[in-house]
Amino acid sequence: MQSRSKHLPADQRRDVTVEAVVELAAEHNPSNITTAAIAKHMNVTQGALFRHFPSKDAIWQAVMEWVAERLLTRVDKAAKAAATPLAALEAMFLTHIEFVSAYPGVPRMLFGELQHSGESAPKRMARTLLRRYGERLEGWIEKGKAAGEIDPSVDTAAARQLFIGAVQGLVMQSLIAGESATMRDRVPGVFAIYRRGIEVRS
Amino acid sequence: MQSRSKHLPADQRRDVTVEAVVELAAEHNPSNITTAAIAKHMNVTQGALFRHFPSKDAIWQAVMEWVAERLLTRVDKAAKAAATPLAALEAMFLTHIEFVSAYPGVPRMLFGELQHSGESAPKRMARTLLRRYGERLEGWIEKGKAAGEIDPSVDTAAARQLFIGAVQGLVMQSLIAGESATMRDRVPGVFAIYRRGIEVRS
DNA sequence: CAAAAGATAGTAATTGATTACTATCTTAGG
DNA sequence: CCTAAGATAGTAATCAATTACTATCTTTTG
Repeated sequence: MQSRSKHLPADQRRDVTVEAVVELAAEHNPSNITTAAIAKHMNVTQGALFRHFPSKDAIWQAVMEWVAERLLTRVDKAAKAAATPLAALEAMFLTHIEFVSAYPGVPRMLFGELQHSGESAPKRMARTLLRRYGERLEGWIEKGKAAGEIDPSVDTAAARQLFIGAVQGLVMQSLIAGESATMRDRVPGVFAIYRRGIEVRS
Repeated sequence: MQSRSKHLPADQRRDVTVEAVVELAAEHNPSNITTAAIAKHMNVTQGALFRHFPSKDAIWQAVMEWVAERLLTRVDKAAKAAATPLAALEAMFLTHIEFVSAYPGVPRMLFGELQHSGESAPKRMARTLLRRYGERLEGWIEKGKAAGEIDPSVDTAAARQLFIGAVQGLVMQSLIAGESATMRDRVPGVFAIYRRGIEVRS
């Protein structure tokens, strides 16, 4: 029984910190999340954060690592369980939406990092995540063409980009509406159009 | 001849300020654009800005007004000149991409404003712009259905959202690549899939 | 029609608040 | 009992906003 213990081992404290940032990003502009706000949200003083992270940038780096690992693991698992390539794409789509529904701060952080000028570790991580995600998408699209599910005349790179854009569009809508419930309701309709756009015509 | 005059009429100075912000947003995270940076970019002192705007928020409000007016005017004009509803959608798509190509800071500002928690005048303006844009889209989609160009089974709201997402996806890609040239090259491929997704099957 | 008077626009310096980060002291817990 | 984790109390830098003052344009009037 050490549940309410104030002192945590360093690695646990780092995990808690990352979670705090993810939670805060759900409601605040990532650029405006201060170390003081992070510390307050996890019931620790601001200075304590710097016992476990050398800089604020290092915190963001850890957060981006967390996001990349979780998101890719989930969509990979979902895609693998699907029967066909097109079903894998749909599974990735649904899983991705589920993920950003559970962690509404994630797309905001991703987009926020990409917006920064210059180079930084978190920005590199965000870019790497999107590249790896795109590679998976293109893989399934090519498999779909080989399987005769996806029209071979479809531009693979364009299909990848529209897929990501479709998710983005849903996220943006929920940013405006302020609720993720409506986002999930709209998923089938959006994916139906996307599917129609790439699948072979019977 | 008063071209290099340091003193500008208030309305002209406000216009110059808005242009400065738009230009700065092309290269910097909107959240990190300071009043000092704006002032420096237009060769005035920081305090001078507050002679023409009551607050920094008021500057952003003016910027969002500028964006809304310019973008909607352009896409409306392009859509009107098109021969059919589907052609109007394509014209809007191309015009929108041209616009964000010319002003790369615009989508960053829009997204940045929407990310802010709470209510603010600039955020309301961003939301209004997106609503009005969406209304136009849905109008053309419905017209397309009536004209027999667009499949009546297509979910209009979903089609609107995917349209905006398609633009978003292209913009995000250019944020990663850091150049807008590649974005324009990818436009035809992306719109082709979208078009396929909504048009009636022959 | 020019010079005084007033209005408008901009400067330079400063404010209090907030930021990331740090130095030093305290305490929990194996 | 000693060391890792946290508290306390700072720092220097940066931010939006304001101040007192100056420069420049515009209008009025003798």
